[in-house]
Amino acid sequence: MPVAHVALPVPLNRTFDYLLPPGMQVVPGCRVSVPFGKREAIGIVTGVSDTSDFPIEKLKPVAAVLDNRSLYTQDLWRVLHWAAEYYHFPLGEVLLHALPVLLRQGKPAELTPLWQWFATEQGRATPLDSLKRAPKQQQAMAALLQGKIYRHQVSHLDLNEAALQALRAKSLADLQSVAPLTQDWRKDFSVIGERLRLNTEQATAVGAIRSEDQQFSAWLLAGVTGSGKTEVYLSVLENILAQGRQALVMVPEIGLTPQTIARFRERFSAPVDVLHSGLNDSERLAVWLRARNGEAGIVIGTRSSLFTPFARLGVIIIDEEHDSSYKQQEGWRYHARDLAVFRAHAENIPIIMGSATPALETLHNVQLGKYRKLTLTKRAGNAKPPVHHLLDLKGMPLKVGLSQPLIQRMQQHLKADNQVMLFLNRRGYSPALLCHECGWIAECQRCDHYYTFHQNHRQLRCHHCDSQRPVPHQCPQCGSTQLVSVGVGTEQLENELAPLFPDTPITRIDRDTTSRKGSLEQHLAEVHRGGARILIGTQMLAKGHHFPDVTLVSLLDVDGALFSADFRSAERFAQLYTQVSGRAGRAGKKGEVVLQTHHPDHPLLQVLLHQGYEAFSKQTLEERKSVFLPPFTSHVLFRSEDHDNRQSALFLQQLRNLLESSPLKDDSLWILGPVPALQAKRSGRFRWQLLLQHPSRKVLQHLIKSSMPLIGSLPQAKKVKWTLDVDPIDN
DNA sequence: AGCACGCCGACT
DNA sequence: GTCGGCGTGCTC
Repeated sequence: MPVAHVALPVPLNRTFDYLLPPGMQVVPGCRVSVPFGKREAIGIVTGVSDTSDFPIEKLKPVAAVLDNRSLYTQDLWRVLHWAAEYYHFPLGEVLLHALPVLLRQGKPAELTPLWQWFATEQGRATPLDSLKRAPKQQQAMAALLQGKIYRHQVSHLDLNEAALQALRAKSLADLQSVAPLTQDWRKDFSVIGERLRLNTEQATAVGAIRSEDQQFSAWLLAGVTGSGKTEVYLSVLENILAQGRQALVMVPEIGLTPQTIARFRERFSAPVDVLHSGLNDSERLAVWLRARNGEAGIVIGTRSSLFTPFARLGVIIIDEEHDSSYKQQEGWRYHARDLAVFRAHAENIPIIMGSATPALETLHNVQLGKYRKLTLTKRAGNAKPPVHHLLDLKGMPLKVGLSQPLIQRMQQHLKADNQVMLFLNRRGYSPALLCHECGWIAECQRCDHYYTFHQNHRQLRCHHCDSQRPVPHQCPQCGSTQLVSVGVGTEQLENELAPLFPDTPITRIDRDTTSRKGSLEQHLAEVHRGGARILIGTQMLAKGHHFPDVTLVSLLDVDGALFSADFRSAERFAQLYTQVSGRAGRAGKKGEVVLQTHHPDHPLLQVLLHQGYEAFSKQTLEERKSVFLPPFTSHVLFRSEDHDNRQSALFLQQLRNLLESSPLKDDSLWILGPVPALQAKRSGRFRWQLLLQHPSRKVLQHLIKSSMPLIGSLPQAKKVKWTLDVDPIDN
């Protein structure tokens, strides 16, 4: 009897074999329901053969076949198999993760019929007056006489189901199912909105991409804020849609605003489907099906929209490609941008990555010739560049991290009825230690790495070599006792700012205050209304929103970014600075950007301010190269956590020993740690990490792949919770 | 991951 | 005497 190999959503890196009873047909990529232990599970068939490595008499039969064809397009099938290997994540979990929730649960891969209410003939013949004594029913009946009503819209129309059911009981109304409207948008595709005139740079970019839109090509569209990247996207999309092909447009979590969506919808007659957080499971499935059937022209979505199947995908666009929300930060830690490039390659279509502040990884790929760069430098309109001031903090009295000159400037801007924005870009918990008099920074002599200040232990720790030393009382350079840890949290800032600015409404926008659905929108609306005068935020406040009344922007913790143990924080700071300066004081008002620092002459800061992001990124890339950091090396980060601190660290130590004795290990492999995680203790669990670094991605991948079974059988592996992060972005 | 089995503490 | 705590082991 034939044997089906089935990938199941369990953290086990293998497939399970099942007998295929006579008459049961499966193809790779279809779902099956199978007995698994004491339960039923939904799995994906990866192949069929006549043999099994498992004793054939012990095999159980497949319970049911749920699909008669693969749920994955060929390119997705390849992407997901590659990704399971690359991220060392079980294939079954990867394959099921890529499906809409309803399909994971075993629901059929077809549109759920829509139901609508309509007035029966009897209902039409009955005068409304006869329902006088049931106002709700009368109201519902009146609405039905105007036209049919979809069931899911009943509540939106201020009607209720009970009233309609009552009408049904009286045979005045009834329900009917309707087949969803499917028409081929390709037949009468047209541009309905107004095309903007492209400038020379835009036209060049569009021309370059169009000339190669029949094959794989990877483009970095590097355009300063306001240079019209979206218009380039739209021009390219027009061409693709006119060929009858579809498009995937990916945006950061925060970029999915009604304005963005409207811009795509208004331009083309082709349907634009949006995958946003407000959709329920059946709406998500509907978009998935529409894309697969070719009914959707454009699909816009965040990270996970990458897994949408398309009948005829013609281009992938990734807006704000540097944005960290493209990296999944739990479970399967994939990077949607990197997978998208792989997918475009597998589909043999172009991919466009747009950003005003490209990721260093992306710029490196341009240098390697893997991506080609198209640049937009011209700003539309008459936006004036803001003035920037470097405020030297050395020896200055500070209140909640704010210097007196800054506070004065804030008061001036507030008095002029403008808004003020304060940024704290680093959410790290353990900042560096710095001398407030001379700017000296505690540094580990052995590693040339900044010490991380651990408040709760009153200790300095090197996150490279885990050496520790007590906090000095005096600055070794100038003898001052004014040693301060750089960086305040946004929450603390908000609390302590209030008494300094009485009667000034303050709003804080960061992950903590906007985690609830729709609360970001609420906050932003309040800012636009002018309800808040001082805005405190992290990077997310800078993205894509412009507030015409914000005339003063200040980056409070420049030093925290320049001297962080996290080597990426300077890059993030530069991106933040570039974005906020692109937005401060539009709409004719002069903008000011104030940077507070103890190191106004820091070379990276000087390059960034005077030569811009591109020069900054070039220089930073050089530095990364000289100290063997990504993108010139590859990183894999192991994390462990446990209630028992010793167990947690012990596991990673065992892991380290194991890797060091591997025959695949070579001299280029660096193993750093185990060291305590940046947030060393979270909800009672002690967290440690172990970083692997190697110049060759391939070598590192093979080393880990060959070690995975051994890691699983380490004595501590079952005791502590551990995870693995390929290409981590927060180490 | 689930789910069961299994062996030790405080309760109707 | 049982209910249930979570350690350990298995899933074709």
